[in-house]
This record gives sequence, structure tokens and C-alpha cells, in this order.
Amino acid sequence: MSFGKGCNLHLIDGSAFIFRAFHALPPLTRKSDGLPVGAVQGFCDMLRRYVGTDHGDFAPTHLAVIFDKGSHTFRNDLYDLYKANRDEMPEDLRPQIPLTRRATEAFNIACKEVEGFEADDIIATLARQAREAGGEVTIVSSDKDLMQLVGDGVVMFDAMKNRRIDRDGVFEKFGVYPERVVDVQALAGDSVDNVPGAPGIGVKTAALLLNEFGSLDELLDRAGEIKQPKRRETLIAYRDQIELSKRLVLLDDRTPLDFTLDDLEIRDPDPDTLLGFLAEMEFRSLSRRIAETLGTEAPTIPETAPAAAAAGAPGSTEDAPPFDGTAYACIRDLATLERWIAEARDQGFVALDTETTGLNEMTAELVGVSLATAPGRAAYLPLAHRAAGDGDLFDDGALLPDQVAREDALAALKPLLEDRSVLKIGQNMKYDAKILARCGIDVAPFDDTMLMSYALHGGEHGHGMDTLSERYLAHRPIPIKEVIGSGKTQVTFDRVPIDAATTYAAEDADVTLRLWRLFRPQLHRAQVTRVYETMERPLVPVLADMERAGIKVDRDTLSRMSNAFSQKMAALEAEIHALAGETFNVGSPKQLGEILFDRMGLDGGKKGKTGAYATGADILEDLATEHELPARVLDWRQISKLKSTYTDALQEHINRETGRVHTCYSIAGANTGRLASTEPNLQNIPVRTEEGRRIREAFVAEPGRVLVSLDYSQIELRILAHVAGIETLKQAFRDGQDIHAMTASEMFGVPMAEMTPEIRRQAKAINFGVIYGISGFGLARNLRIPRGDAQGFIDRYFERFPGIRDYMDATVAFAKAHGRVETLFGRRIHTPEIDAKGPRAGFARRAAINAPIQGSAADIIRRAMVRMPPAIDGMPARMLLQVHDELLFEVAEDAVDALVATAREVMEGAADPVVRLDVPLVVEAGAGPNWAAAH
DNA sequence: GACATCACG
DNA sequence: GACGTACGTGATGTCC
Repeated sequence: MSFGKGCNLHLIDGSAFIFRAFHALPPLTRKSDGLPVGAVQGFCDMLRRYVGTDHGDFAPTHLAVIFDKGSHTFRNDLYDLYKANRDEMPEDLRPQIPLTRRATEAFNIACKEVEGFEADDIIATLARQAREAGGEVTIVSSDKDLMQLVGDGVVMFDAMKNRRIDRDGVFEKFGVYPERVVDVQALAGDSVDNVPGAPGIGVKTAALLLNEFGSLDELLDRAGEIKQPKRRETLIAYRDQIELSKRLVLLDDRTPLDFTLDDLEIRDPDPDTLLGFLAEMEFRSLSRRIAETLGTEAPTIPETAPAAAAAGAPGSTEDAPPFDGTAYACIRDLATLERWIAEARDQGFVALDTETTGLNEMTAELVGVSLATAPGRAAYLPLAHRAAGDGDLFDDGALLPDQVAREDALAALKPLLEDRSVLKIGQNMKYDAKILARCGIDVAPFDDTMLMSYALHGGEHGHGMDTLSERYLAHRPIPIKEVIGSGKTQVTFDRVPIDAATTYAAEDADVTLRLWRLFRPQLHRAQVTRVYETMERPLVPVLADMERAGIKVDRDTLSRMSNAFSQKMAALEAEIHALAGETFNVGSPKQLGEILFDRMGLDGGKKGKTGAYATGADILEDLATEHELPARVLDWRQISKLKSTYTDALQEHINRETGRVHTCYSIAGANTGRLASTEPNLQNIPVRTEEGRRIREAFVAEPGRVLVSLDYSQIELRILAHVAGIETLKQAFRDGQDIHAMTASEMFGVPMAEMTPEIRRQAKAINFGVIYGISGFGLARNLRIPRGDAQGFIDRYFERFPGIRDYMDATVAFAKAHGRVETLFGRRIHTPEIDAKGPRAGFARRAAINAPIQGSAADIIRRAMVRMPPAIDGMPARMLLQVHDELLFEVAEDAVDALVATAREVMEGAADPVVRLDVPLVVEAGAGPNWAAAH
């Protein structure tokens, strides 16, 4: 039937159905794997009831469910804050969205969406078309944004209240008829969608004004005639904003559609399809009810044992076969490779692992790739294995036969690895992604079992493959040492015989796939899906790009400094030997201790464990007030540290090809969510002393560029003020006050105007102490004051800020009750030692107090880093380094201001919209030719 | 490879 | 009443 007179088109607002279903029903998960499905069930039930309802004269002849698609629409181009105040979707709702589309299709109801348009615009367009064709329209929604469409054969229907809304219904709601609804909305604004409107004008006033003046244009043109001075001024001052608001609320009824009204004709569902879907979702009573309506038998849904029983229990891997190293395939020709690729493509996911000649992704060469498609079903693709060549000059270095040519293999793999519909699964995917990026392959989309484990089990154990396999699969993978050897006899992987390599490499892919099957459903159950999807996984490509970019380090600068340090050290060493009266190794704490405490007889104690004297900087500093020798040793140590760890070692890390230093960030290394930087560690480059800071002069920008540093000011104290809810501190941050001086003033009763540096320094130490889980002993040692005095400070601090003690007690209690603490963003940090006895209890307690603060700060900068590349896309700038609360960029000289503005906005807004901080985040920026100047 | 030391946030 | 303490990292050199 062609759409026309006598037809009635029903348009269901899909999002409204989903959100109603989600909020109306308690959380429900699918038994077999823990997938959240409550909203899907509610959605299906609402569709069932809607289709089953007798709509009388308004019975549908055509029906569609309309969804939003894409988060960016023309409204965002008009106004970048449009819907900016929306909370992120709840994490257990997100995976259900695609399922509601499948549900709609299972009901055989047309399911429509258009990229970049809101459902409301599509509804407006279809309503117009239907009206023009002479038919009638029922919009199934109670959203006021759709009320502008009512009238002239179009009504709305509130499915929850079973109530029809016509022109009079709209008038009831807005005080105007539908044709003036947008005018009211333009004036009143909308806090839900963040439409600004005119300040101080609500729906009532707007309707009043419009009824007086007739239309919005008229009203704005004649605003001067308004009697109330406040309203008059507002309308004149905010004219632009009001007109913008109108463009935001006005629906676009000319959305391009790739279907016609005729495509929406109502269809009966296919019982097998619909019941099959409901069975897959494991909706028992709903499928019984629907089967009854359809006059068929409901399928039996097996009672599967909850996966929770299997999850986490070592050895239990559902239906997976045991590990068998002899069962793995070796891919020797292109045809075989194509078969594996087809298999991966068919099922939509594949585990992946690369083998290379070394651990450094910047220099390592690809040797082979392994794939796994099911537990126990894995293959190794050797690409660059060479003869072992111990002594045999003729075979040495020759490529072994029967290997697929590297270029052919990569050309075959590239479409698979870049296919948006095939999920690639890896363990530490950043490594593989970097190797493959050098081969011109951009792996996406992917999952990473290491990061899944980090989100699930952070704090419980490490997240390396061997640990995870032993713990969760009860299987000890072949140690790499058994394949490549160790020490002098160690070889690179390309020298490993292909048979041995196959057993080892395919096993890694197999282990990865099995871990993924285990972890994937657990993410939802542990409610860490959002953590994983927003703060772990998307960081992988961001960090990979930063690491590949590297930072330019000037070898000559380092080399000159190194020489100067050598001379200084030699002089100091001579001086020290003279003072000691004998020569000894100044770098040996053991020998130094014997000189100081045995030969010279100074005061100082032994440390229990090894019986050696402690000669740390704090002890030497105490001794240095009386004696020359420890003072010179301190000088020597500082120089020695700078030379060995920085000026010398750093030069070794300059990449031959790029002339830059490429660090490697571990995403899952630190318990709190912080990153860690290795080989070299670029997060501990000196800055605190003048001498050390000069090392940073060697970190430079390319010609025509500068380094730009942006760092969060006092981020951890701000988070503390927020989580502990300390109003005085929060207000001080809002007012931009000196927080340490403010603390000192509050504690010691000193007016801010009379603050001395010494009092401020003490308050600063206390503030830091609080973040670390303060103890009288620790503060006493840090401030070098008697323990009783330190305890007095702490007591006074808690007296003044009782909320902080409450926060600490609550955090420790939470840790004891749950075995973990959480950051503001839901990252879980497990605290297995919290019930320990003895000194370990104290450590665990302090770590538990610190973790949510340090971890929330880490989450915030992670979020900023994930949002940074799209934000600065197109600018002549790249992000190079992260140092916990600082991001370092290399930027074209003329783009510094633009970069700073954009990056600052991203960083300061990084908590939004998941967490509304009660304190502002403040970012300080600097720029210069080198890191010392930028910081 | 454990330990002490010290660089950073 | 005694534990023995600031939180989180990584790299280096010594010594066993």
C-alpha cells in the first residue's frame, strides 16, 4: 500500500524508549555471561505492548523506531556547548544500545537512523512527508522538543501515560499553540539540552510575551516597548543568544533520507527470528508471552551455569580444550594465510601477537605473526626466520625457505587488521601496534587483555601474560628463555628454528584469546567497562604516537655537561679521600659507612636488614652541619647521579635514525593509574636543583618549533578538597588563593598578610603529608622537628578540617569492607594488604588513602590525553611527553597561543562530564626553545 | 639479583 | 605498649 490518505504513520522515539526502559527496571544481566540486558528487556516489552495496544481510529498502518546516530550534529556547529552538560551514558547501558536496534529488527519493525542527525529531525522530516501525502502521524514520545510538530494531522502519544497530546495538550504545556513552541523554547532555553535562551525568562513569561506581541521576531523587533525594565533589557542584550537558541530548538524537517514512507509499512514479525533473539537474550517470561501471542511454542532456554562460577577460578575455562603445543599450525604459504584471515573475518574477532628481534619497538624488526581464532586453535606465520648459523658461514643470515614473503603477508593482513568489523585482541597491544605501524598497518579496533586485567585486577598482581596465564588459565606458558636462551648464548627470535617458534608464538596468541574470553564479560560485572573503554584502551594509540614521535635531545649539550661533571667528581673525590685519610670507593655506601661511623666515630645507627650503615642523604645532611666529609660526599653524589643517570645514559638512548629519545610508557605498571616511563625514564629528569635543571636544556625543539609545557596546578590537593568536601579549601581554590598559606593561616591563626615563608613551608609539608596518609613520625622526619610537635600540628589540622579525617576513615573502612578503593572515575585499586598485621598494615592503610587521590588525578590527565589528538588535529603541534601532571608539546612557533588555548581547555575540562568537580582545575603554561625554558 | 640511593610527581 | 612509617614510580652502582 502506497502511503497516502487513510494511512497513519507511527514514529517511536527510540532513545526515549531506551531511557525509560533503563530507568524503570532494576539492573538485569544475562545469566550466561553477565552482559547487562535490563534495558533491552524493558525495550522489548514496551514494543510488545505498543504493538499489542488497540489504537482505535489511530491504528498504525506504518511504523518505525527512530534512533539518534553520531554525537555530532549541525547543532554542535551552531553552538559548541549544545548538550554539553549531558552526563555520559551509564556504562551498563552503553552495550545495550546496539541490542535495542537488533530488538527492533527482530520485531520486524523498521529501524531508522541517519548519521549526524538527531532522531527528532528525522521524525520532523517523516511527519512533514506523511502530512504532505495526506496521511496522519502519531509521534510516540512525550519529549517537549517534538511538540512543535503537533497539529494538522500530527499528534503525540505518551506511551507511559497512555495519553494523546494534540494542539490543546501543547497549549496546556507551553501556554502557546505548536507554531509558537519554538519561540517559547528560544526564550526560555532548556537546561537539559543546554540551550541558553534568555536569562531570567521561563516558559510562563515567554508565553505571556509572545501572546502579547504575536511572534518572536515581532517581540525582538519591538522589545523596547516592553514595560518591565528588567525584561526589556534582557531581550535587547541577549537578542543574538535568543536567535541562536531558536535555531537550536527548531527541528530540521529536510533531513536527507535513504528510504521512503512506503518502506515503513507495518509488517508481522517472523516468529523464528523474534523468538530466536529473545532466546539469545535469555528473556524467558517475555518469550513465553510473545510466543503465546504469535500462537507458537516458546523455545527452551537452557539454564546455563552463571559464568561467575567459572570466572576467576584458575583452571576452569568453560568449554575450552586443554593447551596442546603440538596442535598449533604453521602458516607456510599465502593460501593458508588467506584461510586463517577468512576465518577471523567470519567470526569477527582474532587474537594477535607479533614476534620481533627485540623489545624496543623503535628498532625491532618483525619476525613473525601469530593468530588465534578459538581456544586451542592458533597458528604462527614465520616471515623472517634465518638460519641459526653458529659457525656455518654459508648458512648464516640466509632467510629460511618456505616462509611467506613479508610484503605479501603484510598486504594480506592489512585489510583484516584495519577492518572495523573485526576485533583484534592483543596482550599489550601498544607494542604490536607500534611494530605494525612501522609496516604501514593501523590496527583497529582492538581489545587488550593486559588493560582488561588492569581495569579488573589493578593492585592484585602484575598484568604480564605469564602472570595472567598462570593465574587465570592455570597454564604456565613456555618461558621466552627456553626459546631464545639467556646470557651469552641468547639469540634474537629470527634465529629460533621455526618449529620451536611456532609452539611458542602460537601459544601466546592462544593464551591471549582465552584470557579475552574470560575477562570480557567480567568488565561489565565489575563495572569497569567505562574505565577500560575511556581511560585504558583509547590511550594505546595516543601513547604509541607520542613514543614514536620522541623528543629531540642535543647530544653535544649532554656531552659537554658530562665532561664538566667528570672533572668536578675527580676533584671532589680527591678532597674526600684527603678528608678520610685513605682512598675508598665513594660510590660504595658500605665503605662510606665504615669510614664515617667506625673510623671517624660519628653518631649514626645500623639498618636492621643487612647490618650496613645507612648513609642516605638525610643522614649525611645532619652530619654535614658538623663535618666536611659528608658534605663533600653529598656534592659528589649529586654530580655522580646527574652524570650516570642523565648526561651519560641519555645519550645512549638517542635513536640513530630520528636523533630523538623515544621513551616507553607502561599503561598498566603503576597501581594507582599513573603511567610509568622507561628506557629511558623521562618522568624523572631533574628540575629541583639549579644544577640538575640544566639537564633539561638538552631537551630541545626542532628549528622553527618550541616546546610548550602545560601542567595542572595543585591537582591532588584540589581533588582532596573535592572528595573530602572541605568547604574552606574549595572556596580558597575558587578564589585562586595560595593554598598552603591559607592552610597555615587556618591552622596557626596567622592572618594572610603576616604569613612568613617558614610557617607556609610547614603547612605545605602538612598538606602533602595528608595526601600521603600522614603520620606524626613521617611529618617529624620531613620537617626535622620533634615528633610530639609534628603530632600537635596534625591534631590541629584535623581539628580545623575534620572532614579530612572523616574522608580518611571512610576510605580505610571501604578498603577493609571491599578489598579495594576507587577513584572519582570508577577505577578500582585493590588493597589486598589492608588486613595485614604489623608494619604492613600501616603501609596498606596509607596507600589506600593516597590511591583515590593520586588515581583520580591520573584519570583526569588520561582523559585529557585521550581527547587531545582530536582537539589539536590540524595544528602544527604534537604531544610528546607526560609527566603525571604535565603534558609537553612540540609546536610551531606561530601556533603556540592557539595550542595553549586548546590544550588548556581540554585539560581543565577533562573531568567533565563524568565528574563535576567542586573546585576549578587550573593549568599553567610555558613555552621555550628547550624544556628548562618551557617548564 | 638484592639493596641502597636518588631523580621525578 | 611496641611495632617503625610519609604516597607512587625507574635507573644506577655496589656487592654477594
